[in-house]
Amino acid sequence: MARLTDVIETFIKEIINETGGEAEIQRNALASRFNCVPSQINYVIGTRFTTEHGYFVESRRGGGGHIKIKQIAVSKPYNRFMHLILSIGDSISEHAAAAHINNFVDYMLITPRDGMIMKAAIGSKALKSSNAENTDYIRADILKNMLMRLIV
Amino acid sequence: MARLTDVIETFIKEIINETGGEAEIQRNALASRFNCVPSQINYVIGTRFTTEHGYFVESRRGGGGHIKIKQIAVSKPYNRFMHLILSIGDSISEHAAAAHINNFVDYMLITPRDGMIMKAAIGSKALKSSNAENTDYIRADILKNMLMRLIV
DNA sequence: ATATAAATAGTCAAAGAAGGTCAAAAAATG
DNA sequence: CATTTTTTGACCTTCTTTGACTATTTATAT
Repeated sequence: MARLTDVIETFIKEIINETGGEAEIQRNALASRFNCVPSQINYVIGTRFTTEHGYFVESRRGGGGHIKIKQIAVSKPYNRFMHLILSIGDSISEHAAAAHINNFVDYMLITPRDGMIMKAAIGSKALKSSNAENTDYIRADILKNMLMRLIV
Repeated sequence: MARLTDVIETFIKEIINETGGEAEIQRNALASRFNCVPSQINYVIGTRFTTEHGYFVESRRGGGGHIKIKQIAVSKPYNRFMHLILSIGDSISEHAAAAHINNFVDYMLITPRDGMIMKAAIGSKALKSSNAENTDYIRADILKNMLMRLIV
């Protein structure tokens, strides 16, 4: 018997294909359509539509709320970009992060100005209030989020 | 399902654009136009036309009363950034930070692309590995560092 | 002038409408 | 049978809508 998670995953992917890259869903509506609890939708999104899978997710609560799942552009330059993003890993030092950013600039995937802003965001001064054990993890998240944002 | 709040927000912004910076509305008239209770207008103003969003609101009650929503005049980017940097304090919420960034974009002090990168850097997804008590502090540092970088 | 009515706008809290989190239970997998 | 993945549900947070009550200003009738 097909897993519900897979069914919902497929359903969302169909919407993404039909609309050319983006699905805007309502959690409760989708849950009742598939006869499951709402949090199952979160499970599907959390396991099948992650950054690693090439998706970017946004949401809003309250009346008229929704969840938007965007597929990252799959054109050639972005494949390479995505590859680099994935190579960053869960944790990264300031030095390594800056090297990556410089690299992106060199390959002209981002502008020098983008690079400046990004380096300011991941610098040790910016992260000084974090607990030392977390700093490199936070830095990796920030870096990936900034880069992802540019390709969705 | 479109939120009424967004519809009203857009309506007011159109007036502001048409008149070059100021909308003078009547609360009850607007409410009946959009078929809602008058206090909804206050809600829209209170959530979408705050100082942080770059607006200044005045009103009068009684016969011929009205609400005036003015767009705050812009000063030099350097001054705006510096002012914000100084006024941010040690800690800031994602909501407030994003409002400031959007404001800079609206006033063309930074590009939409810059804004996207910055919002990605201060978003809760980017800071999820931080300890909850620190998040707003880290966010403030990141924002200040990015802005500083642009004026130095 | 003064009191009263009418016309506005403001405040605040409750109800409603989403979505999020986390951990336990159940099912599938190897 | 141990481990991983999926399903479920209780509880939480955020945002919007609504309405009862309050405050202020102007108009009108003594």
